[in-house]
Amino acid sequence: MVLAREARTAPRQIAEAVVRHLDPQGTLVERAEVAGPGFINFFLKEEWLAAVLRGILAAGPDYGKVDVGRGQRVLVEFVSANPTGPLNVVSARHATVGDVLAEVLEWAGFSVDREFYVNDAGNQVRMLGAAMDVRVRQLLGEDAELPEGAYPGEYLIDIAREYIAQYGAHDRPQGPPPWVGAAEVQPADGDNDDEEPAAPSRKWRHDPVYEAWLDRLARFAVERIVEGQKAVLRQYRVEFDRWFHESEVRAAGGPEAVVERLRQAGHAYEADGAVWLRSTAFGDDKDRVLVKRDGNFTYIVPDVAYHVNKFERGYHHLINLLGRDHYGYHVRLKAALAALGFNPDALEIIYLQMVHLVRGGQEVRMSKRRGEFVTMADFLKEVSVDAARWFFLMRSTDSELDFDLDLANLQTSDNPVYYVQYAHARICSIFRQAKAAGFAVEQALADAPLERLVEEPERELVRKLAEFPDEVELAAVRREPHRLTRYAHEVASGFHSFYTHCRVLGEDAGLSAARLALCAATRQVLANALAIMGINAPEEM
RNA sequence: GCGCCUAUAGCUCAGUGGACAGAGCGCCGGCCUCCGGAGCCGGGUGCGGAGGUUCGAAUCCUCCUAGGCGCACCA
Repeated sequence: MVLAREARTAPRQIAEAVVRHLDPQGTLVERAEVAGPGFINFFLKEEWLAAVLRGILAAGPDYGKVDVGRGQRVLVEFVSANPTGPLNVVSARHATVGDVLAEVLEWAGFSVDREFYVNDAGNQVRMLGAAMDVRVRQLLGEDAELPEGAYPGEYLIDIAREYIAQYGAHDRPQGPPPWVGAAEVQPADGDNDDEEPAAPSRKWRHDPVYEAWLDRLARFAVERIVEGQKAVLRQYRVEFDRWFHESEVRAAGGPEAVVERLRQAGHAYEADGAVWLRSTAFGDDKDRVLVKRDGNFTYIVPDVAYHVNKFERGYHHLINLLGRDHYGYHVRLKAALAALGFNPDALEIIYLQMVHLVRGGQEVRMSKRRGEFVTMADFLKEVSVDAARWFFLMRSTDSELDFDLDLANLQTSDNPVYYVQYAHARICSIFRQAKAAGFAVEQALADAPLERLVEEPERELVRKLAEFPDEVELAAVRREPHRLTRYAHEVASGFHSFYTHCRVLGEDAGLSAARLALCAATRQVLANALAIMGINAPEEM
């Protein structure tokens, strides 16, 4: 049909010509027929079903792996939450999608690393130090108030207490903190609940001694907070190959080098006391500041340096998962990389939509500004890792996600993750029964007369199992890990249907063996799919 | 104002040029002498609107409508 125009021939005629010239000898194709407006239907030989099952059983835990990646090195950067507080539920969605995307890319033949970027430098760390200072002084019985824009979260009180316990507070400067008496600064925008604290810190008094103290406090807090983030992610079964610190990039002079290279290349210029990137030359709708009037780098500079570092480490392709609230950032980042001579197409940004928690049909309100948000740790006290991973994976990345806490905790078939796990457990149970009945399972699987699987539910299930490698490839290539939940559910559904219609263990030993082989293949596919998703495949429930 | 995302069944969502548009939930009705009923089977309504491209459009293009997000010398 695609050729019809070019060949100036009716689609059906082309199809008929193709079919006439097909030689199915020695293939699994029985015959081919022209259908409809010009489709060609291939009818597969009965042997195909048996070949699929034998292939699955032979490949075992490797069934589903494909090699579209051909070993290309890919770096997936995800979560990368600020080291200024514990991870929240939004990070949990990022952790799930990033981890499973990385895993499915591995299955598709890419060589993948997972990385977490820790923004442990710059203004926000200074604000963290300020909040720590206030908490320390409050713990020592002084009157102290958080400066404008500081992190209000109470988690810092515990960390401040730890700091005092470990180091005391003797090296604390005696004078007033640099923000006291500084000019009042209006909050950036009073009505947005979710925005990060404002950053009026350049209005602070110059006080190097106090700044050094704030820096000590901030470093201590960052270390504790990052340890906490690592711990909860480990509990969530996400392991990063590397935690890359912004301070590493800065210590190596990365930001300075980036600005210098951009100047050399003629893509940076000075205006209004700042240094600008001519990003409009690379598709951005305005030029962007690189070095602020106060001499500090904007966020993008160390980040560009970090990405240069990624390329220098030999990755062919970079994938970053960002929150929807960072939308548009990729234009700037790609512009800067292109200005430095890198291929901007080697960087791919995926934006994840919002998460809403729903309990009892009501949305759970979360606000960063008021320090009210559901931490990932608290969240995992309510929801199992298996359920959480499934639910966060269920939706496509560009769709908002309502996480129904009540449904995720249900242990019934209403809950899709249980439905799938139940199918796996049920198959395991059949094998326990078979062994108890004295069935020589290994032998039966090896010699099973697979041609006896002729019932429609049996054949339908085999066809579904055969799709798994394609599903892996599509999930990887299209960056759609959510396909895996749908596919696993379909396999489970196909199995339950087969199970209800076909008795596995019976008096006909040959038929039983063939059906056991189908069960074994199904169990393998479910286990492999769940393994990619990082979800347990229980033998009993 | 500019840019991006979303709009598909009562609800939540799949479906990125092909055959009658799918699943889960909800609703109605069936199925347990037997391998785990945490299961199975049946029942019906839909592509936000208008144009266009194409042999063929939920899918691509244009405009419109509605919702969300972004447009910092914040990170």
